[in-house]
Amino acid sequence: MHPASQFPGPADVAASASVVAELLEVLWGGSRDLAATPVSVSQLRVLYIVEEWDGINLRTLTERLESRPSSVSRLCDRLEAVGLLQRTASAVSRRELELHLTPAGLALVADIRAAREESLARVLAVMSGADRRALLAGLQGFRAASAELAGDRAPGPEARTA
Amino acid sequence: MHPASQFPGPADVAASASVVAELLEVLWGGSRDLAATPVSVSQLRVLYIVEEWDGINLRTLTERLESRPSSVSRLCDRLEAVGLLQRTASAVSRRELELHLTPAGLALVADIRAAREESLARVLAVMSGADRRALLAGLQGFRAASAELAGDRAPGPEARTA
DNA sequence: TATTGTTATACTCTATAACTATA
DNA sequence: TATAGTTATAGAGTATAACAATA
Repeated sequence: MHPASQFPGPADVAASASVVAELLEVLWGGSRDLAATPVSVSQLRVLYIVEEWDGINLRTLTERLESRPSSVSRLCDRLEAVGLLQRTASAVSRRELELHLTPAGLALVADIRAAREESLARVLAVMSGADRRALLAGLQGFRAASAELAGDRAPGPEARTA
Repeated sequence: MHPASQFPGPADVAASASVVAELLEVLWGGSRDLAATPVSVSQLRVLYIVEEWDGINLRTLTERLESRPSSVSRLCDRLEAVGLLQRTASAVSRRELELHLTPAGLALVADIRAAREESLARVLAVMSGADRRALLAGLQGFRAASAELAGDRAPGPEARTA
């Protein structure tokens, strides 16, 4: 902690955030078969991104996942087979495709998000109101900062409303 | 937001926390081959848990991962083969084993943690000092609340110092 | 008999490489 | 020729089931 400052430095907060992130990674990082969710962690990452960037093509999705086209193509195969995702022809280029979540896919992401928010809320309910208020303010600041940095290096298509 | 209250409710904060958690899941959820870390997400979950609960047996580790013994046994095979983990005979029961991180395993977890804290710090550096202070207070409250709930239902072995 | 851990088998996820179709 | 996407193949991760060893 910067002793001469009224405020904690980035590294101080990062250490604390890292511990919480690891908690969530262990808690939510399990595979599909045992978790309440009917999709794997990999499939869920696809759903999150396609939800945010509706109509994204496979190449761009691959970049955001930091994966490879063949892996993502197979992931899309399975998501399409179970009716969560849809491939459609691109309007601009006949060699590209557009990826969209189906209504079932949108509903599943909403369900998973709701279940996770509920598990978070159980912890948050134990906290004091002041701590909750501080956490909310801090998280909102983090989101804004993250968006600012992302916007700097990737103007890209429009971001989602959230 | 509870309009009649000075403080946000658990659900309000959960919604914001969920968005940030999804950001980190997409950012850090990639596989081993392309990420900077030489271990997969699954292997990293093992390392986190064994770091925290040194000497844990395979059965308990399996429960914490919400996985199955056969899967965890294979994971340990590979972690042991690359020298990050060690199986030793249990002192109390000859059908159990104790899992320990090797010095290399401990060093790897520390390296990954440091790299992730650095990537978090890049975002945190963009935030105002007041927002950082709020986030730190909120995260500390969250950790305390999480530990309190976990302690209620799982006394178990001693928790780590962090 | 119940518990701990491993092995056998099958399916998913991942990557590299080779391929088709389009620009 | 370069780019978008798919298919072939191999290794990692996962689960169910069957197994050996111990309590």
